Amino acid sequence: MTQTRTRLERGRSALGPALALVHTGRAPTRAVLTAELGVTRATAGAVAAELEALGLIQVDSRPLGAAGAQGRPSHRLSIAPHGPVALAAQVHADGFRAALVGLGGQTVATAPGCMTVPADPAHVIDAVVEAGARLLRETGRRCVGAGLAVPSAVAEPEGTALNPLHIAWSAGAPVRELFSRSLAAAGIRGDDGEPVTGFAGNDVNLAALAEHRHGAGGGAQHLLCVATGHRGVGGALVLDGRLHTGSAGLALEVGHLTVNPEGPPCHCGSRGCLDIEADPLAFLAAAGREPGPEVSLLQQARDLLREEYATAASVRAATEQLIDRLGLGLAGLVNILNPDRIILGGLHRELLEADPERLRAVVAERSLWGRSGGVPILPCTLDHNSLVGAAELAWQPVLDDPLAALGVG
Amino acid sequence: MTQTRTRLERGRSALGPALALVHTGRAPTRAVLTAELGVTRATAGAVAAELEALGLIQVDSRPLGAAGAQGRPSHRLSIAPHGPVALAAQVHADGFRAALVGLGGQTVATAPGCMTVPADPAHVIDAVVEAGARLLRETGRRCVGAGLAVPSAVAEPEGTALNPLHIAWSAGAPVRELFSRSLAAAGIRGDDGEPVTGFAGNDVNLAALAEHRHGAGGGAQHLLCVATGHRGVGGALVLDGRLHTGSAGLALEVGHLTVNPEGPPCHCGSRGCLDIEADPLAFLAAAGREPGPEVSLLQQARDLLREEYATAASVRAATEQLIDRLGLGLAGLVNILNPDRIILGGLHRELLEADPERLRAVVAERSLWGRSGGVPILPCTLDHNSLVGAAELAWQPVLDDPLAALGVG
DNA sequence: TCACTTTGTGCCGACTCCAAACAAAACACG
DNA sequence: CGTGTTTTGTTTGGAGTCGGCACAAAGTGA
Repeated sequence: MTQTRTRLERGRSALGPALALVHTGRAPTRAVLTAELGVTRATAGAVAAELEALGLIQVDSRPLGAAGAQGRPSHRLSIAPHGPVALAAQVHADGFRAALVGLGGQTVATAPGCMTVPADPAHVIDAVVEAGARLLRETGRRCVGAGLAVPSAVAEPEGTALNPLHIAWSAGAPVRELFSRSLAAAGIRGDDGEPVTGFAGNDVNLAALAEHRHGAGGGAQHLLCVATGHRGVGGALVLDGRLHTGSAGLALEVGHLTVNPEGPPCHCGSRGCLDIEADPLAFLAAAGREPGPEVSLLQQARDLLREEYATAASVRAATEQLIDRLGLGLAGLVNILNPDRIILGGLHRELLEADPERLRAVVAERSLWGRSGGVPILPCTLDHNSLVGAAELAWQPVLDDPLAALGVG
Repeated sequence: MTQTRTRLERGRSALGPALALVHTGRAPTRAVLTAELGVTRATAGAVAAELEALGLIQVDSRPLGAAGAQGRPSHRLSIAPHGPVALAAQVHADGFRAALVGLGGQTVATAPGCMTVPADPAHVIDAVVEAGARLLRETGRRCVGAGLAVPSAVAEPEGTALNPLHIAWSAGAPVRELFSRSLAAAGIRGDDGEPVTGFAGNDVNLAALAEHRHGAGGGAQHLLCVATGHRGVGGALVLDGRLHTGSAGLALEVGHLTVNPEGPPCHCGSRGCLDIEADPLAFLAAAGREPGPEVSLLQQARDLLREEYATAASVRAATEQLIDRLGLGLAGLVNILNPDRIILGGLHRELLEADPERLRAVVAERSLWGRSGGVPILPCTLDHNSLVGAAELAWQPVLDDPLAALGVG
């Protein structure tokens, strides 16, 4: 028997960690890369040169603006301008979107968002992949992989959408398989000529991942993200740079935390769940408004909050009520997860911005032992963070082991 | 400037992973070690030889019972019989305990458990360290480190006891520092002549760690442990073999999950918290019994459950009520953490054994999307698992990098 | 006793990365 | 405008880990 092994696990050399540092903007120069990796200058130099040879990054020996510091200026590291991209796709309650996202979370090209309401998953996925394929043809970029964000928990390892409650799919739709098949059918191939791998994940999870790497979550070790899009509330946790999806992809289903024991019954059997107490529909109802059919619930709630918070007492009261409910839910999560940062998306972001002190006070009051109540709560900062997060899924193999993922060596 | 670095981080070579495999009983022979490590036989051989030279394991070329399988029998790997030990200490509501624990979670020696109620932390810790020091003198074993289990959340990185509610300590007691100082004063030193490092952790956390490595949690990737000792409910989560203590050591404070919206008010400000709905006192109260002062609450509840469950309707009703409350709490945790196994300790273990089906049914019913509700729920299996877990803390540096921890190379 | 299977061991080479010495590119100061 | 200082990049050598391979060893089964 030949004893061929993969040289332990450790994703060959420091190439992966180095690329991750450049990817997340934590290594602007080679000197910083050296320090962050904890290796010698010689090693960092070799690693940077290899990443440049792979077409992933660019090493500029001539910095533009003089740094002003003493000593020889360090070589500047940046994302290669015409390097490969990941195909990012998102399906949401109001339609779908596609984009090409390069390293560093840079959106290279975006397809005009389609606003048809999705019906059959296979149909929608084919359409969004087709939009992505068009972008690839137009830009002529190489593709390293593809990621899809869906408004549902995605079961691992099957890749099925378990609770696509807010789009018209049936539970258990095999979204990853549909996605992969669609990618192959569209002829989207990697450098090796094989169809690219397709990944799928929950939209809030992917938003959290994107914010951790390129947005408001940067540097957090234990990042909690809570967001509400159209209906219901989603959560996500990033631990040490990796998404915690639980053993079957079902973690952070935070919608059924009890935040109002006297509240209305929820379909889950309990009452006063976060899902029905702190989503856009709850906000409109608390403000005494009837939701209209013209634009999305999120948009209606957002407009109401922005335009009438300062003037209408009912809107202000509704805002405070939702903040209190959300705060209770966050406090419960803080007691269980003890994150060092919380970021909020969707309508929750607007609620935070409307009255940051109130929300922080509620969380601090209901968190145990004060200290953990002082966790920073910040708004999400990226546009289309789910889309960027979908691309992160596709980039992950490259970040783990660039040589293997790009089919070299 | 000299560029001395520590050869990246990766805890030099496969020594650590190999020791961890033997430690957790997953590598009974060198052939299995080879397969589990994913290295060649040559490498596994070298690694096993080095661990033997370090005095940690034993490699037997002559297996006792013939395996009956074909081919050359593999060398048997076992824990070195007279190898070093960790000093394990525990303080709980009824007193304290000390023991010496070797690799593999084997308790080598135990001090007779003292039953005085602890008052001043420094006093108690000095006493338990003295008991451990006596064991070390009597057995003549080398000591690799020391761990202390306390019935309180332990804040990281300070090592202070944040909520020692059920022993008479004041909040914020610097237990790790007291422990380390006591160890130094007792003259407990490692091979290098320096005083051994002292670690401290929450007792339920440490119990979970011990069960994961040597008990009912073996092989679980995402292990949730919930237990009640005397008052209140504790939780712990082991992710990929590592304790998840959150960013400040405050994770899994599960006692204030709402499990009975109409329940009595809790000191935390909410009502119907798990802490006051599913601990031994709640059980006694639900059964209509007055707690007596003679033995611990846990013991009283345990005795009542064991002796009268079959005969007294009130005890059966109380059991069912607590199971339902506990089940609700577990279901909430399952939705947030999505573990692949749950283990229960203390009175919760007895509740599980009284009516396993009822508990599993409640959890499954209240867990979302069925699948995650099917998570196995098992009783803890180790005696004194907090004590063994405390030893795990002390062993961890050795498991991470045997050479560095033992001061070789 | 002779295949056959599985495991242990020795040797070589590939690969990664540290260490040290030297070269290069900026600034500060005279 | 040179010279020293500081910081960084580069080259070379070597240590250490581990895969690949060939062969030896220790069992089973005929």
